[in-house]
Amino acid sequence: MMDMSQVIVMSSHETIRVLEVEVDAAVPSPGTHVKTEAGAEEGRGKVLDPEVVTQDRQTPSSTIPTVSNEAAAPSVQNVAIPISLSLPHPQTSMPITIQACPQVLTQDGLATLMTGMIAQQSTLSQPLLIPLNMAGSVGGQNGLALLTLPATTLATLPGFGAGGPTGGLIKLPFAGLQAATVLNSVQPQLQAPTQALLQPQTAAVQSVQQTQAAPASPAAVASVMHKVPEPSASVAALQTTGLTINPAIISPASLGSQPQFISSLTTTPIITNTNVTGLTSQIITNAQGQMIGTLPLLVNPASLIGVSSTHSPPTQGLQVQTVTPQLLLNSQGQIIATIGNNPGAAPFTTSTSSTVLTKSTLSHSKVNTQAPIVAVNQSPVMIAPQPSTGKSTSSSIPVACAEMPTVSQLVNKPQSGVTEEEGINLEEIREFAKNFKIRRLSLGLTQTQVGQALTATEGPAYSQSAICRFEKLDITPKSAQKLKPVLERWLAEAELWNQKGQQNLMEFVGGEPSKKRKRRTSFTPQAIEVLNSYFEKNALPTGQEITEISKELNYDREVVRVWFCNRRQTLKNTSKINVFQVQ
Amino acid sequence: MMDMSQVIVMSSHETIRVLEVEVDAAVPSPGTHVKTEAGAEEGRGKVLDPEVVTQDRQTPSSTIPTVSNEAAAPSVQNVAIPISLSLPHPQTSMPITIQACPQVLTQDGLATLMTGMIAQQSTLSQPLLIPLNMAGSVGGQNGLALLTLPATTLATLPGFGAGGPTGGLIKLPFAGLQAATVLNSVQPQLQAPTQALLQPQTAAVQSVQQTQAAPASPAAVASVMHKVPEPSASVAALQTTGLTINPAIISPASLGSQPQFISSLTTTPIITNTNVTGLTSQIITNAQGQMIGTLPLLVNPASLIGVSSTHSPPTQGLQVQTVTPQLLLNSQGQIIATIGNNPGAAPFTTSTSSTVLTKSTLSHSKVNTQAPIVAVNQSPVMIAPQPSTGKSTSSSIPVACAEMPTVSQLVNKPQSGVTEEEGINLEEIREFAKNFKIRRLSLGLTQTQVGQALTATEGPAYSQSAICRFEKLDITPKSAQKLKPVLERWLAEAELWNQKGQQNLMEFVGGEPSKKRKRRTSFTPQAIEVLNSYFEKNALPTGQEITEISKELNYDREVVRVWFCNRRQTLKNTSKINVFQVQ
DNA sequence: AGCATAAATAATAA
DNA sequence: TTATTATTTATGCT
Repeated sequence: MMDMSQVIVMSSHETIRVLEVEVDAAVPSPGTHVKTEAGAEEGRGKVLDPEVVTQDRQTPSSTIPTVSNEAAAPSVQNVAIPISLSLPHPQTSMPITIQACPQVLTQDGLATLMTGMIAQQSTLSQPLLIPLNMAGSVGGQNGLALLTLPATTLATLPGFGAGGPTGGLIKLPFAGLQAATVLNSVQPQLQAPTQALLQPQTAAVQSVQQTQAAPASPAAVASVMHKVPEPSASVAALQTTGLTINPAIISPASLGSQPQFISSLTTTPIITNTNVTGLTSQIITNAQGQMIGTLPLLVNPASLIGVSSTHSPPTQGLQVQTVTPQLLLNSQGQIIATIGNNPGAAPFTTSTSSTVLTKSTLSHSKVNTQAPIVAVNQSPVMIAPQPSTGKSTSSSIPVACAEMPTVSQLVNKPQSGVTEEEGINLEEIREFAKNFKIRRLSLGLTQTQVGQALTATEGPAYSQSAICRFEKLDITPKSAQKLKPVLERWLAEAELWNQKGQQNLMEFVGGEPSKKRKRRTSFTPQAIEVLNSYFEKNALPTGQEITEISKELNYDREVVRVWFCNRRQTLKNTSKINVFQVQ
Repeated sequence: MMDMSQVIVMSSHETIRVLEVEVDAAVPSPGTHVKTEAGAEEGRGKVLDPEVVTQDRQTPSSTIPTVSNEAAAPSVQNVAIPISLSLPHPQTSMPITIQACPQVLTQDGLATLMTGMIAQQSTLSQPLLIPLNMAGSVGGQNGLALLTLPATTLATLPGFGAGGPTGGLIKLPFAGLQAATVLNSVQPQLQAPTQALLQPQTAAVQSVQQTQAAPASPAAVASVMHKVPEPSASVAALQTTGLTINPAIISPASLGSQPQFISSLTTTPIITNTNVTGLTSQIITNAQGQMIGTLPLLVNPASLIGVSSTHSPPTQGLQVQTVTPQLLLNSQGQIIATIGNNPGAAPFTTSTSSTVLTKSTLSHSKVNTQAPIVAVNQSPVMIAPQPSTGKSTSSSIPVACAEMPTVSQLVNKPQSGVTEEEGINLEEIREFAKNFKIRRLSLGLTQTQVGQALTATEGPAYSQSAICRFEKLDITPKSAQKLKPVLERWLAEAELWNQKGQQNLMEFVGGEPSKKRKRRTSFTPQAIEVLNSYFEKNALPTGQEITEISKELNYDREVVRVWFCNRRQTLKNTSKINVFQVQ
């Protein structure tokens, strides 16, 4: 593996120093537990009895046993990351080196940083995904080096037009949370060129905090930063060169009062080389998984291939892709940061969302009182900074609105800035909806589960359909605006539980644990014969009829119902196929 | 758990020194898991009639008692991230080195850094997607600056215990592909936003490459930037400090010769500020989605909260969380990078995979000839590096093996290191399977589509079932080992196409050369074209019209009717799409 | 090695 | 909101 080490450099003057950090993943752990679960899957499933079907619902948890903190959590990992300065060395497994240069930031450039990570993980069974969009990211390629994304890259996707930056999403899974950074750039050879891009402005970059702090700065960004004495989350300000924190993002965190971390930070960039598999940089996120900052990653030497092994001449031909990330999510699917998003729509930054989690959450989780939390208003910030890269708004669709336009219709409106409607930030909603889905999927939750859980905690009106429509934005802005905070809060809580372990999430959601997929029923030939005879007479039996049939055949009623559904489907497909063939 | 150490800081002037950070996650608690299982949700349940409740059937399932294990266990991870400056230390595995630049940090702030993570993973049963845990993240808040992660932060989340880090996963979606970096740091003010970020230090950071390549230059970081004349994507070279490129990763890119970006890069870190929503850093990935390098992110000032606003004294207590990401995916779900993966299993790094894409790909995509491509051999690198963190393996499930154990059974075996079986790296396969699913989903592809496409290009034997079983690892190691490279190559190509646009992806998937496309229930492109033309003329055809259209297209009348219904419904969405594209 | 189709999930029609 | 359909995933069989 790699080694990395070395690193580098700095320049200027001085020192550098550097360090090395080492991280190890090593791992500790004895314990590791891994869950296997092997077979599980099916296994338990059976439990359910037919009869009982109902299930009840969960009681309110009681369960929570334990939990103590982390404890519960399933997977644990230990990570050690020692960092040493000034020394180089080799390390074992994932060493990361970071260098900071003072000047750098300022002057030069900066720093960098890095990180290493370790992830962990867990079980989760389910899937998650984390899509980020990067949509806006880029504007075309522009300029500079850095972050430009080539339009083309994005362009290719249907959604994104060529020029446009669009973005795709990038997902980063992490075990814990962390941040990920995205970027793209390509680099051919690395030599001087880059510098140019980067450097110049030393001053230029400042951290948000600063900005905020000092209003004066045009930067405008005033971010807010104050610590909030809140319970859970702590936040840090970073000033890294490379790192930035998005206030907006933070907010969510505040919601729940989650504990997160945060701190002040400075910035020097560090570069690390993680070697490990490819790790590169990390993102710092708060408990919510929201990104607080990011660390730069280094490239893994080892990995480099073509490159010369050694120090060959500087550049090689690397290719980089452009990225246009949109969201950074943690493994839980929680969004950590938005990367190249559309200007207007910062995913989480909802302005509205409340910060408090629901009761249930609180009860369980431990709140950290100490950590300061910051409430952020994101939206404003997010949006402001970058004008849009051009991305938004130009759509052409004519929305045919009747009387109640849906959010999607409004959002898609052609002209530019249609981001506001009725005082509602449509872009924000759109982003949220997108992120919501991603996060939901990351948690491995179905629309149905979300709907049921919300119905249980928030009262009725949260059917699977409702969730589906929200995700599709097939609802009016007003409805969306109303639903958004509820969904946001609930999801954040679900994510917290999930972090403690899937089991916990399941308890939270439904109460029930894992329900396993029902075992596939095997119908006897006789039964099939009977079912088909009924189907021929009536492909769509009434509930009563289904019940009767199920009794007759002694199969579960649901099984019979599904049989009919599938049978109808099959018939339709069959016919359709024929059609196709014809064509 | 946690504590971490302090770290950092620096202040002003100079040096730094730094830190150690430790994070620990400590914790492991025993698991708690509770699974409940309650009943099933209600779901559809309602259905049941009073009458019939009965049920019957259930077949004996198997109950696999086994289960235990891990299941319960959540895995815990501990992460320690000590950072010391100047010192070497102890650490185990993943060392990270950081350099700081004196001044910079100093002054401001500094830097900080980071963390490392490792991720791991779990059992997953299934699908998973990318979970990362972060478990470890942090320890509490501690000290210093840098990277420490406060435990609390994490703790708050349900998952995380107070002390324990648990981990959630983080996912990062990006649109295109790209890389993401994660990191955290905070920055104080931003001013010149972007620029600042970027510029500075040139020297300081160096890229890995350089490191590798030219050791001599200290500055090293010369970044390169040149644009590439390529068509679509632009590439920039980075030299950022923060940026690094991973050769290995790159290779994939080469495959398809995608247009992406690329360029040489050097290393200086660049910081970009993406303004947009919160973007922070980016990762550079190759076409394959593998991470090539990363760019540092900046923190958004706004977000910072508690932290002092300005540059307060150098260090603050930053807290950093540890991250343990696993994969970086783009929005498409393409994996961009692996972050803290398990040692053994680097998602993508398959050793076997070939770099060349298939023909089809070539034809379509524009190849960038110019861009240098690197062929990398990934696997070796990936895997090798880290021994395992310990993660894996402890499961307890007794695998009941008959004669042909499946990969999942083997992987879940209790004892530790059961990563190898028959010379096959099970962990690697497990990781790949997990990532494959994620990437597939990110591309929006179904198992069926993958199976069909593979059948078309690779010959028979790639049914939906096969894909499903591969993902579930319900196959023998031998079979998995055989299938893996094929899937890997195909997916990489699909991702390349996707980068060019969804349309392209669809063509790739479905259309291709030989393929048969028959298919899935959908309408043929021709039929859709005709339907759309009718739709444009009249979105709400009469029954008569529907009948006529259905005859013309030779589709079932109902199918046509439904198509119109759906098309109307979807108009909104569609429009949305356009909007995006436009953007 | 896979087909056929049961079961599950998302999206729509009522 | 609920009922159904449309799609997708998973699995029994053999």
